Amino acid sequence: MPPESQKSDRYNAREAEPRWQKIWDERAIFSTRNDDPREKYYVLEMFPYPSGRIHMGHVRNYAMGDVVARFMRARGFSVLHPMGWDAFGMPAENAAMERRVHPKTWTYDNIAAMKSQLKSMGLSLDWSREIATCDPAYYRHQQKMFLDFLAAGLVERKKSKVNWDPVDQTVLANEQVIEGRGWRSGAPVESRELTQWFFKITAFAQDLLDSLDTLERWPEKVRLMQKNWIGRSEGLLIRFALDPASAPGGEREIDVFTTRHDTLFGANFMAVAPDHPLATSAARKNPALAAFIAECKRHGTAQEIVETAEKLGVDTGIRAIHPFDPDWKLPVYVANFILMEYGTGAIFGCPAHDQRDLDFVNRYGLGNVPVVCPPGQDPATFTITEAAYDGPGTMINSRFLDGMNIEEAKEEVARRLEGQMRGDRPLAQRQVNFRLRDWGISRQRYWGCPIPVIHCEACGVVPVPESDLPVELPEDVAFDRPGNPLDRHPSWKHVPCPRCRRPAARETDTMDTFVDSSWYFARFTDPWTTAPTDRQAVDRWLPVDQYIGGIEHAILHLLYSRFFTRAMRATGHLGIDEPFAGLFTQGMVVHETYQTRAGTWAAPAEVRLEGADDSRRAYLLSTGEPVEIGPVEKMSKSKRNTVDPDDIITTYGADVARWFMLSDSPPERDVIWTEEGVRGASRFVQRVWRLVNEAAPHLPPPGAGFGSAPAAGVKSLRVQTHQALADVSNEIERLKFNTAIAKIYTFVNTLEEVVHDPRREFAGEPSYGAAAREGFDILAQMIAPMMPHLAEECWAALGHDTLVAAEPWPEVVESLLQRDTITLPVQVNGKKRADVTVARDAAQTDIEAAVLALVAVQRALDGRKPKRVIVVPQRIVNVVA
RNA sequence: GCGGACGUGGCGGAAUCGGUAGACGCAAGGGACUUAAAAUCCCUUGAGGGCAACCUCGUGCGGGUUCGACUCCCGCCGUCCGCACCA
Repeated sequence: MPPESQKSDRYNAREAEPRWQKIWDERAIFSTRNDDPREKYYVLEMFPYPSGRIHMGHVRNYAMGDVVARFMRARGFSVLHPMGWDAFGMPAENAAMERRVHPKTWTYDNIAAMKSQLKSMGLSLDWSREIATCDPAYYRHQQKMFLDFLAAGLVERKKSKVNWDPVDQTVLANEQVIEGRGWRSGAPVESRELTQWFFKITAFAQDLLDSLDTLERWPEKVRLMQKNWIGRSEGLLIRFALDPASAPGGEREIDVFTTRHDTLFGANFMAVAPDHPLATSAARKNPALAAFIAECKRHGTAQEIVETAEKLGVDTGIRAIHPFDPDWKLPVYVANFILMEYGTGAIFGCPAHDQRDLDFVNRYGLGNVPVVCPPGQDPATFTITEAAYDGPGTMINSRFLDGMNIEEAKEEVARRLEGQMRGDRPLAQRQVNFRLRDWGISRQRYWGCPIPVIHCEACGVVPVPESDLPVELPEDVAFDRPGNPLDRHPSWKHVPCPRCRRPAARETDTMDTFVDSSWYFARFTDPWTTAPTDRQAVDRWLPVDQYIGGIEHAILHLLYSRFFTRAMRATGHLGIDEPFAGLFTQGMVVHETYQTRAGTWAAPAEVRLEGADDSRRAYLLSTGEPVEIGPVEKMSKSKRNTVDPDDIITTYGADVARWFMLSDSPPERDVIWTEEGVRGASRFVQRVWRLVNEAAPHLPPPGAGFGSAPAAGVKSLRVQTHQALADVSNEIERLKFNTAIAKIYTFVNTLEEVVHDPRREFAGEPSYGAAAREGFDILAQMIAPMMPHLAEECWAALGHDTLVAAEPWPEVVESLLQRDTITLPVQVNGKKRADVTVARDAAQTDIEAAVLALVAVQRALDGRKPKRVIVVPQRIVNVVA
């Protein structure tokens, strides 16, 4: 019977996918042993927050990770590919308040739902290592490490100005304030003075900065963002003496940090932050100043205010003395643009070379003196009015510095002041300042990891003894009022002091949830061990070889994890420097938006599309009302432009969803989810399935030889097969999934030509059949990382009784890729005019002769004599006339 | 304001090192099969010219380096992202 009439059924993903998932599960082929002697490879995707359902962003993230995991497993590595849940956090408490469901119940229900969704994706995960950060079996170890960090001096309790989120009723870290608003609530944050627990991330500021250079497999962008966030600046700490007659509280001096000590002779005022001790002191006898300070504090740090606020200040009456001239007095202001958090909270103002200072003096008429003259400017006439000059130049109006460049002047000022003592300290010392602040981790929330300390009136802060760990969250809590339920629980916090046994109180703050995610990658290496980590396991698996997640964690999570790794190393919990050797930040999943005339948003599933290109129109399915097709934006609940992964998997199958996600855009860029694209992926699945079924009955059994006298066309087919294999392997290795898929498409086109070849050589000629068999086997193996279910189905249809998921990656036969002849493009004056086919090792002179003999070349030369012939071996020939 | 990335057909994009621009897919148009539709298969598809062989132009804009530039350099324009009173 001719193959055409063998009507093969359509591939039924809904039936096939669960079947293969069950088989993988039963044979436990994705569970990883710590004592596997093979070389390790640890691939990790950022674990999800159990919000309720997975979204397309998850599908994209985990599809990419699974390609890497399956590929590396086939390449013979012992692959660790675990999954867990970032399970503490605010939404659970919000659900508790809104729906009267316990955060724990809500969280575990969500985990169950999302786990089943992830399972339907057919990911090659080792579920035996699953962890949830809200499980006491996890957070007890976090409490242990907190105590270890505390003992090592890496944790500190201090009173500090903090970011207070009035909606979430909790403190936020600097990293969690985006444009002056809380990262979750979006509410403008307020400034509050509170006693808080801090991780001393600044202790590692220099190392965190320096080590960025070692992270060669991180995106340059992320490294740069972290570098800017850490914000190292080198400068000078200068002690300005105060005029004793003017200082209200008997203060002697004021410390100033500057990076522009070269401009010291351009100074004409000093300024301190509103919350600087000198400001507080001066305000005691100065009601106007006190009022100004109160006004500054009321405004806080909200972004809009900062951007539009004028530079305001009030003279304290205090006078500072210039370090190089005892007769030079500088007025000291309290100014709203000085931050207590940076440097010493005090500056000397040099208006000519700092825009903020210039704005300030222009408002108060203090004038300015330029001290750096730009190249080519006449020092006698150079003046500053509206724009400060911060470029290079020559020192002027600066006594002994005149004529130097900026660097020389800085050095001279530093040298002179360092050498001069007042009391037992020099007048200045070189200093490095960081923008990075310590990480405040106290949260006034219930659903987080309890901070394991006890407050005793007599003994102070007492760590919970290790034998009492974990400090577990009480379950009988109520969410009927705002605030922290732990704080008002009738009994939980009342415990005896571990030291003196008198009544004491537990700390009721919990840890920032970013603490939970700062070490989960280490826990995965041995989630069963009774210590936070097992040293053999972390030594074996860490660092993570390939970490994949969203760019939104470029600073927060990725910086915290780097800190945690250092703190864990300092306390002996692991021995590595950096947690993630390779980082890949994937793009978002975006979709066009649909808006009704009434201004409400319509979901893609509610919309019918008509027409193409410019004439595309959209209508509501329910009423037929036209809706406007809006811009392509990140899938979000608010714009309702989301597509539910469950719907896609039910309609098309997990393989189609995975394939489309990987095929349509470079992985680091946003991918636009389109119905056409998904259908294209679906069409490809059916096409492969049809082709395999058409060919399979005519193929020799697996492992058939090519014989001693292969038929015509065998070599050509094998060359294409192995070229495709080499290309796809290379592209997957570089995480270029979209081009890997393009190469697979090309190869499927080749196989289709073979099967549809009217001469049917592959069916009648054993050696050609063997080449076709090789091609189809390799095709099934190449699609397996992206479409694992279809690959198994094809593998079985091709007569194999093994699992493709457990097969080694096929070897490229390099000798096939060595061509005897090569075809070179031929240019005349840089324009392509012809091709020339020559022996691979042809001599340069022979190539030149062959090229010049070409008709197309002769015509292009049009009688001119070639001046030069450039032959780039294996690449191109260019005739210059 | 500071820092960074990116601009290629109708669309997503390809082009490891400076060497054939537009791979592969989507969309569109034409055709075959069908009573019809779906599915499938074949052809066309950067722009312009030519019956054709072919020719000219073409990677945001303007210059430059080079035998040769999407790629490197200089100057613009545009889009996106990060940081932002950091002394």
